[in-house]
Amino acid sequence: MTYKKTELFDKDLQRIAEIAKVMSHPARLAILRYLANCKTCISGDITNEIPLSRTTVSQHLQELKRVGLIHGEIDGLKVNYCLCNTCIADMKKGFIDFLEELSVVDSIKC
Amino acid sequence: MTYKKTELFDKDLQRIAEIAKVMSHPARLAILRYLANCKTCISGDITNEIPLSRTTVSQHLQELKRVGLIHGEIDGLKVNYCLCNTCIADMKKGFIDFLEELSVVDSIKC
DNA sequence: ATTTTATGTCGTATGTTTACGTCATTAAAC
DNA sequence: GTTTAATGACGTAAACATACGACATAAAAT
Repeated sequence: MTYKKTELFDKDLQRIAEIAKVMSHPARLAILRYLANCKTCISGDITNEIPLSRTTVSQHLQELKRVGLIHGEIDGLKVNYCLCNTCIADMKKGFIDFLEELSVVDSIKC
Repeated sequence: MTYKKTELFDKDLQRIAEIAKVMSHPARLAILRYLANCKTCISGDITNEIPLSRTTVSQHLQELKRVGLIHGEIDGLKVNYCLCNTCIADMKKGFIDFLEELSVVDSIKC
């Protein structure tokens, strides 16, 4: 494959799909939930909370960071992670708008 | 691996992750959007709407059907697909509840 | 009864994700 | 200055997803 097939679709669908993909693993959802609740969100704490190896958790954290849902701030040896509230708000809006679109139009019912 | 790691997480997170996974491909989102708008939602029409092979579209349709987001009703040679409005409503609620949970709690801001 | 049409199923190649051990780096503690 | 601790980067095996051609099936049209 020389180009990605996903690029053939509308930009807005691509963006929603990208965010959905990040949310498509329970470990990442658990990390988001934990970050929403904790005060001290050090990487090590997150690892203790998630039943996967440190390496795997780190990988999930990088993925969340990549799409902007969390931020990591280095503090000496440790790294403090936290939710990016504006990114989460954007994501929420994107999802809700799409789902509204699906329900508003009066399509054939089964 | 003898068991799936995803099973180690809360049931509610597993369900949200499953739905997010289904929404993680723009072709499936495009199918949902098309079904929301069309009156006649015959499989062939959907295939014409999506820039992928008939086989691949069929595969995406099966996936949407598997999680219950769409229904297919055989009508002679053709198959009429349509959105499952109750499933979509459930999905919407699941997502919104989770995303609310992320924003409501006052976590550390970056 | 053959042919055509609409659709699904199977096999399979290629690409992506998940999971984790090992190694590297750098700060802090001693 | 060594050692310990926290983290990220690298390599890689196994599982899973994507994409599609070829074949199968069964209704409809001829």
